[in-house]
Amino acid sequence: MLSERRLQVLRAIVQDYVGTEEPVGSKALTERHSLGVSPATVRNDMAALEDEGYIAQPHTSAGRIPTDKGYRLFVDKLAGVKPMTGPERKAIQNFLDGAVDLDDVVGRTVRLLAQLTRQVAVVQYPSLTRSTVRHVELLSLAPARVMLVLITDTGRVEQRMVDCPAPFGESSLADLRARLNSRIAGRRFADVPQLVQDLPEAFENEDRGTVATVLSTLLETLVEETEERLMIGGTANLTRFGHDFPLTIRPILEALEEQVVLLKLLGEAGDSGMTVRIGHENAYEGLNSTSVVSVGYGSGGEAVAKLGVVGPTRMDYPGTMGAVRAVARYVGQILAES
Amino acid sequence: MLSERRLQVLRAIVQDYVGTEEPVGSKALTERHSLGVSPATVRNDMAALEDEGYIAQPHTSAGRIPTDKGYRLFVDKLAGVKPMTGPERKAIQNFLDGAVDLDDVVGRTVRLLAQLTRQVAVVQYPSLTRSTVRHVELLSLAPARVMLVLITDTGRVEQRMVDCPAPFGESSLADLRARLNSRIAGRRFADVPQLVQDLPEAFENEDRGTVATVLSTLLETLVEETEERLMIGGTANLTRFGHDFPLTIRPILEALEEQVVLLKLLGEAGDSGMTVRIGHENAYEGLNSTSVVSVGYGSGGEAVAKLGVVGPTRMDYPGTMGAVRAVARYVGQILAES
DNA sequence: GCTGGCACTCGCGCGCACAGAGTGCCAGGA
DNA sequence: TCCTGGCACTCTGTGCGCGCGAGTGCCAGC
Repeated sequence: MLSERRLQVLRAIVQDYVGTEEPVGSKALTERHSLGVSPATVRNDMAALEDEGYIAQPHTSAGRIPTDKGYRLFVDKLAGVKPMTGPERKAIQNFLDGAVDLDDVVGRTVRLLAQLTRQVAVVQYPSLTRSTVRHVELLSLAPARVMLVLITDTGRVEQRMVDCPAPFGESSLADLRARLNSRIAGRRFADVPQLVQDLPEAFENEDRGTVATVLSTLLETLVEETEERLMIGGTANLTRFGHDFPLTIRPILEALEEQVVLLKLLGEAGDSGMTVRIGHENAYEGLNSTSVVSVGYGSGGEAVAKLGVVGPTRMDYPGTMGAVRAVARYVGQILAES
Repeated sequence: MLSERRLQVLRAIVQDYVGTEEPVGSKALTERHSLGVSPATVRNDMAALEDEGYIAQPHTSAGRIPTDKGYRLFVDKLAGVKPMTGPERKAIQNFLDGAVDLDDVVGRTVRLLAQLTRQVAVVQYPSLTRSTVRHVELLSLAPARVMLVLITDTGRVEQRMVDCPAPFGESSLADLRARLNSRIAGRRFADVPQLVQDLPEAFENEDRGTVATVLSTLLETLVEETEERLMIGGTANLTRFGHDFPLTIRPILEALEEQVVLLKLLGEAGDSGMTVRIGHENAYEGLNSTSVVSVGYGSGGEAVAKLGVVGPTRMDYPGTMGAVRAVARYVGQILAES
C-alpha cells in the first residue's frame, strides 16, 4: 500500500504532466507543489511509484510520466469530478435550448462537448431499443408496396419499404394501422414483439401474408435496427495531440470513421455512471494512446444512449469528466421536455 | 506563349513531383522522361517556366515544384481524365449495388471515393430543391398537433412537427392529405408553392388557419430546407499530407466540420462537368493548400447534388478526376434504379 | 538554339562538445 | 526509521563546423 504522501506525489505528477506535456522531475515538483519535503525524498517516492508501475521514465535520466495504471489510480482515488461553474452551466443550457429537432440537439451537443473539452466528442443518437413507440404509420405507395414509418418518443423517425406478397387494400391498411397503433403506441420496443404476435389472425386469409410481412419488417426495424447512429465532432482537436503526430493520429481517425468501433466503445461502458477507459484499457488497438470518457444520458431517469469524448491519455480528467457529466445532464433535460 | 517542349517539361515536373513529393531537378527529369534534350536545356526551360510563375523553388539551389498556376495549366491543357479500368468499374458497381437505402448509398459512396482516391471524400445528399415529391403524410399526434412527413423520389424522408392554431379533426386531416397528394405527388419542389396556393379555400372557415399552418411548414421544409446534408469520409488520408503536419491539417479538419463551408465549396462548382479548384482558388483560407475536385451527380440527366474529394494540391489529378467521374456516374445510375 | 563544362550556392546529415535536467546512491542527522 | 543534502553519473537536446551532393546559372562552342 502506498503512503499518503506518495499518492500526493503521484497526483502532483499527473497534474503537472497534463499541464506541461513534459516529463516532470523531482525538483520541479517540489517547487510547484508544497509537499513539505525535499526533492531527494520525492525521488525516493518516485522510485517506489515506478516500481509499482504507476509512473515511468521515457529515458534514463529524464523526468517521469504517468502510466495508464497511474492515471487509473488518479481517476479512481485521487481526483474527483470538477463541477462546472455557474456561468458555464448557463452557457450549456442556453446553447442546447436553441435546438429545433433531434438532429439539431445531437449536433449542438457534439459541438458543445468538443468545445468544452477541447477534444473529440462522440454522441450516440437516442437508441431505438430503449425508447417507446409514439406512432406507426403505413402508406400505400403502390398496390403491393407499403411504406412503414416509425416515430419514437425521442422524435426519431425510421422508414422502411415493404414489398407485400399480395395486393393490400386501403381499408385493410387502415385497419392494420389502427390496430397496430392501439396496441403498441406508448409501449417500449422490447414489448412490441409479444403485443403484435397474434395480429395476423385478426385478418382475412388473403391479407395475412402481407400483415405478417409488415410486422416482421417492423420488428426488424426495432431490433436489428440497433444500427444506432452517432455523430462526432472536434476532430481538429486531434492536432493538439502531441509530437509524434501522424503515427498516433492516423489510427484514431480510422477508428472514428468506423462507427462500429465507436458504438462498441460506448456500448462497453457501464450503463449508469461515468466510465473512463484509459489507454490500453480500450479494446480497440488504434485507441491505445487515448482515453475515453463516456456516460449515458436519457430523457427520464433511464439512459437511452451514450455520449463521451476521446482524447489523449494525458488529459484533464476532472475537468473532462465534469463537462461530460454536465452536458449529459442537460441533454437529458432537453429530451425530456420535447 | 510557351513552346511545346516547355509544356512537356511542366507536365513532367508535375508528374514527378506528384510521385516523389520532392522538388525535381533538371537531371532527374531527363533521366526519367525521354525529352530528347540535355539537362542544360531543361534548365533553361525551367528558368522560363519559373519566370512565368508556373513553377517555383522552395530554396535556391533546390529542385522545382509546381505552383497553383502550374497545376492549373496542367489540369486544363496537359492532362486528360484517366478513365477507370474495366475491373475497377466492376468493383465500383458491385460495391454500390449492395446499398439498401439512401443513407447506405451515400455512406458507401463516400467510403468508395475515399478509398479509390486515397483522399478525403465529400458527398452531398441528393438535394431537396431539385427532386420531386413522392408522398406527403400527415399524422395526428394530438388534437392540435400534426406530424408532417415528406417523402422524396430519392428516398429521402423529412419530418416536421406542426402546432395547429385550432384542433383539427381526423376527417379534415384525411381530406387535406388526399388533396395535397393528388396535387403535388410527382411534382417538382419548385412547382409546389403555386400548386397549393388556393388549398385553404377548399376548407371550412375553422380549419383554414390550420391548413395554412401545415402548408407553410411544408413550404419551409421544401425551400428553407436547403440545409442540405452531407457526409464525409477518409479523413485518415489527411495523414498522408506531408511533413509540416499540424499546421496544414488543422484548418482542413476545421473546414471539414463546417458543413456550411463545404456546401459553399461544392455549390460554387459548376453545375455540369467536373470542377477542379486548386490551392488558392478556394475561397476558404483553410483550404489554400488543398485542391477540390467535384462534380454533380443525379438520377436523370440532371444533377441533384454534388460529390467530390479534397486532397493536397500535389495530387494525381487525372486519376482523381477519373475516379470522381466514375463514381458520380454509377451513383446516378443507382439512384435512377431505386 | 542546343550542349557540355564549370563555378557557385545551399540544404542536409554527421560528428562533437557542452550545458542542463534529472537520477541513484550514500552518509549524516532528526 | 525516515528525511535530507551532496555528489557523481547519465542522458537528451542544441549549437557549431564541416563536407557532400544535388541543383542552379552562366558561358563559350558546336
